[in-house]
Amino acid sequence: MTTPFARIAELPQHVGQTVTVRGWVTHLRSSGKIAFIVLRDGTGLMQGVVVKNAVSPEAWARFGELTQEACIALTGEVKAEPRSPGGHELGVSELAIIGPSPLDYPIQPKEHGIDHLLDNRHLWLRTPRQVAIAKIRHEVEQAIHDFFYERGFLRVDTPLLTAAIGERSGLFSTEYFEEGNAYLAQTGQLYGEAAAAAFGKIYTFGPTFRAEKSKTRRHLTEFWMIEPEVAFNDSNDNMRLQEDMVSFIVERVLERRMPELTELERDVSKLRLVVPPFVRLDYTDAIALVQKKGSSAKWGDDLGAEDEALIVADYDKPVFVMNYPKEAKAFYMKENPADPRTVLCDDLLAPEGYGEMIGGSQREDDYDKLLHRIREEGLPEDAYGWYLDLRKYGTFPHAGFGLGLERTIAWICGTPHIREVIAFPRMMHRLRP
RNA sequence: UGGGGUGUAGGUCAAUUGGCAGACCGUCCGGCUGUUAACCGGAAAGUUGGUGGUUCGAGUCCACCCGCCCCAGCCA
Repeated sequence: MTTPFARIAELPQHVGQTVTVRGWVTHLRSSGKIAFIVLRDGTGLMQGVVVKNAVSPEAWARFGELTQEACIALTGEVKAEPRSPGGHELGVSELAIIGPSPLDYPIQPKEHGIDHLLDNRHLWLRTPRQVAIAKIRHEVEQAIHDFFYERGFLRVDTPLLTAAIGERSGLFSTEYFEEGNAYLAQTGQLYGEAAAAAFGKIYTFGPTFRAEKSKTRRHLTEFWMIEPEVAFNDSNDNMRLQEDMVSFIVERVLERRMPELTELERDVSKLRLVVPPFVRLDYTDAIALVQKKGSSAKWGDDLGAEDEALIVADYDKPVFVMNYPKEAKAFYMKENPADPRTVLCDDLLAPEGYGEMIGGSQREDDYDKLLHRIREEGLPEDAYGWYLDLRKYGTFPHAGFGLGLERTIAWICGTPHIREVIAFPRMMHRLRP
């Protein structure tokens, strides 16, 4: 006789029926002749109740062999039970061990140090908090795809192996046949610009790599970036797209992932405030603001983490800081006609100290000005031939931005460090598991 | 790469400031028919990150090395 299998999330539909549930033991309690097994199957938590007199001696003996994280199958009648985690429990009639687990499982339902947890990241992922974060990440990713799909954007996948182009900071290199070195992509933007001329509105969604020796709660060496690029958008349009997108993501998570936000004990009242429009601070005004608050930053400097915190403290939503000095920003940003010392760009600073969530700009579309900037930066001109071609053959105003996925998720989840919001974080001193 | 901190049982941390290395959780053994990070009784568990030094004596002080954490720079 076989019984149907059920996932824990489906148990409400099976009340009164006998089913088999498979999963991993998260907790065991025994009172001599009655025992409780908390089971996790990825869809939820459930309690199995084993009464000695109600099962075979063999099944009762198998209960004695159970350990945390053993993979088992429990068969029994489903009933609603408020005392059970998840709200439903199984009156166990049969218990089978699918995969035993030895006694040295390294993660307890207690506090652990971060080093121990990261060494055991492959097992840490099983805990409720990590599951909640993963579900919110999934929701954010899906929201981004939906946002762009609904607005007629084409998704373009750009190469991860590239010749040396992109940002100025550290590159990871690898041998590439007869071509010498290839580098892991730091951005898909330049390819995105090429695609924008072909398809109009595009976005990229993929991993990027930075060999920066950064050890802060906001940095990973491998992180995911979403980079829209839109033909005929100017810098203002660009910021409008950013605030619409960020608000869309937050709204979606609030709408569909409240249980997970609750698991994380996130104060959602702050997230509910995130609706367009966001404040737009001119860089010059931002400098004046932080100076008034005691910062030593002066015009021409990039804003430090401390300065960003001073700015964000005045607002309960993300804040744009726009039109930075040319020297502080990348070569491809368009000169600001109103003030040629600056470029048409923006950083979107997340609230609550999560730092720069987005960097965006209108791109330089003048062939000569772009070439001049490439030379000024001492960049290898021949490597940018194809990029210059975009200004040679039908140049067009366009703008885009890069959203750091992990920073966005860390902010929404309220996690102290972004290493928790990616399944297997890559950092300066962390390459495994 | 700088500045600060830290490293003791499987995990999280103590050790009266240089004088017998301990607690809780977990694990093991025993008890308990409604538990909720169960509870009660008992037990096992240590090259105190490494190397050298000072000392009658070092977890503790000194030097160097290693690992990790936090902050900064760089960026998303």
